[in-house]
Amino acid sequence: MRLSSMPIATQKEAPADAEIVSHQLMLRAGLIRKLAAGIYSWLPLGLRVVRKVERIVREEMDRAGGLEVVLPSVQPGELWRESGRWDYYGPELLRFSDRHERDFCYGPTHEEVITDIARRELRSYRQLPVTFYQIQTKFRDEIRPRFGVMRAREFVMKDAYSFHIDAASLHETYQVMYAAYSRIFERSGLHFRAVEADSGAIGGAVSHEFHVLADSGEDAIVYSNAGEYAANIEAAAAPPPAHERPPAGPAMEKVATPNAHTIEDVCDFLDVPASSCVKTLFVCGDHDNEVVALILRGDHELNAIKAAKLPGIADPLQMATAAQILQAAGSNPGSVGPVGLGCLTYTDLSAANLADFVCGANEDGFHLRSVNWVRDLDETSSADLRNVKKGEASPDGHGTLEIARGIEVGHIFKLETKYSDPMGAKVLNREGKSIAMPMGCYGIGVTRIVAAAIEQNHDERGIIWPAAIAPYQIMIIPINLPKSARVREAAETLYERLGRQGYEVLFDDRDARPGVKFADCDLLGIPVRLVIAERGLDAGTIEVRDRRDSDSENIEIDSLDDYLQDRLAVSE
RNA sequence: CGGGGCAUAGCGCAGUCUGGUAGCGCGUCUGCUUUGGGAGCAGAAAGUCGGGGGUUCGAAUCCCUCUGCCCCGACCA
Repeated sequence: MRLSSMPIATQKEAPADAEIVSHQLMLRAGLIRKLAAGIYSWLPLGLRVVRKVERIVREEMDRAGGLEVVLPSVQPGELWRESGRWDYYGPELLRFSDRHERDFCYGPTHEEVITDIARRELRSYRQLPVTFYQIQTKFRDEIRPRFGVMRAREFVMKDAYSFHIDAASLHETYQVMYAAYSRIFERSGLHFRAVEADSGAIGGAVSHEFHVLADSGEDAIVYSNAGEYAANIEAAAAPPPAHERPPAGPAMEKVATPNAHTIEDVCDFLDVPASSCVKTLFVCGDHDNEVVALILRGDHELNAIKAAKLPGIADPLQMATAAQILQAAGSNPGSVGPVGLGCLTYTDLSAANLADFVCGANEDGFHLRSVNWVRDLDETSSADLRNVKKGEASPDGHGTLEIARGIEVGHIFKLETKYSDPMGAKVLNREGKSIAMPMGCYGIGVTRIVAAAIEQNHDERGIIWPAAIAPYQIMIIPINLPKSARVREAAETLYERLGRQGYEVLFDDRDARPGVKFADCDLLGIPVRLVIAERGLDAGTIEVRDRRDSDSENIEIDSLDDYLQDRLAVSE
């Protein structure tokens, strides 16, 4: 492709609302343009990257035995009522009605549609297992779309669904998909980590997420510094207390704590560590205006996912209002505590193991110290309610936990019969009995991979594409093209030859100064830069530069083929 | 949804307080010049100042209203 005939609109300055580096670079390099909040157009260079990712995904899905389909993006609401998600999914589901006032939605995911296909098409265990996949546009009406295509409302996703006769078969395919996902991210040139995860709105029991490691990631992932363990912090089980609860000490006393409203204030005021305090959080219960109290140690963070799974607590988790708290505790937030509470209460395992702790007195401006379970208040139901912390023991018994940031680019689930059961997707088994098919579900954020790749591969000059997903592999930059017939001749010949050899080549034949071309080449992140100039022609060499390196080198023109083959080798 | 902020040329911004009919940098176009890291000179095009309403002789500027966008948001007990 000649740059003279491609309007690449590179920019020196990024739009002010682009926050993270991938978003800025995608705009500056002219890969995408925003149409509305969370809705983006893909320009030619950006689309080429998307297509490259799609190709890798498609090859690996095919290799894993998947069958490609395309399911409608507009789906009847009726189907969603059948699965129960018309009500459960919430405002993220973009709903509308047609001219007959029938409910429809734009698909945020496709379990309902594929399960409908399966119940119509699959009759016998002999047809199983089978895996369908598609690469298609989804729409999720996110509360806060941000970071460009990283968290967009409209995005391209690969979703796959497998159907089985039993759990063993599902497990087998799950493992195959796990391996396929690992290959996809490896081939895309990404540093990633597979972690145990919560399955969220899609449902099901077992799931793993694939995270691209990057500081800008929205998820916290925890992993053992010595063993294999890795999990999303949402799903990571906190280790139970290592020792028995210590015996109770001095009698409970009420102390005035004027103007101390936060754990930090109270700790400073009473000169105790946060780990000897408990905090009491109120969340909404299952029923109107009911609240549930959650007791955690002062130095621990609530894990909303864990809490929302407990009986009696609204899912998703919602904090109580100040008015509800006042009614339940008899005092304002800042002085509330578990002693004398009448509402349903859960205590985190670590908080339940404390003795002689400090908590709010349910009286404004007062706290209690030397509080002890059993002696001063009844024990409550206890559960794991908190996030794990860096340095805690890994659940697999090897090493301690580290915390890193990750961008979720893939997620695989064992759905079991969550959809096939209510929607009646059944087949006859070997015994002639009709059973609901266990299902698996496997998603990859195709467009998010593009952004994640940039987050992980860039420098101050621009993008550094992994070779496998670069929009073009090679940029040819001639020096003084307008004046030098030799340079023109050599550049044209090389451009023509490399194209014939199957390379994807950009030829910067614009009438621009070299500095402009170098800057654009760096910004666009083309893996190999070839400079054609008089001095190299005299010496019989060509100047090559790997985008990952800061310096170029001159190589014999004869060895160019070997260099390119080596540098641009793509695993298949 | 709550809180905060922004909206002026393709991009980045000034001008708003103190009303007088819109400017800077980058980019774009033309010409000359230049050609190894975003050159220089000369000229040019391009803006319903987010929409609507109001005040005023006069509104980007003041008032009301609507819309869009951005950021933050239970971890406090």
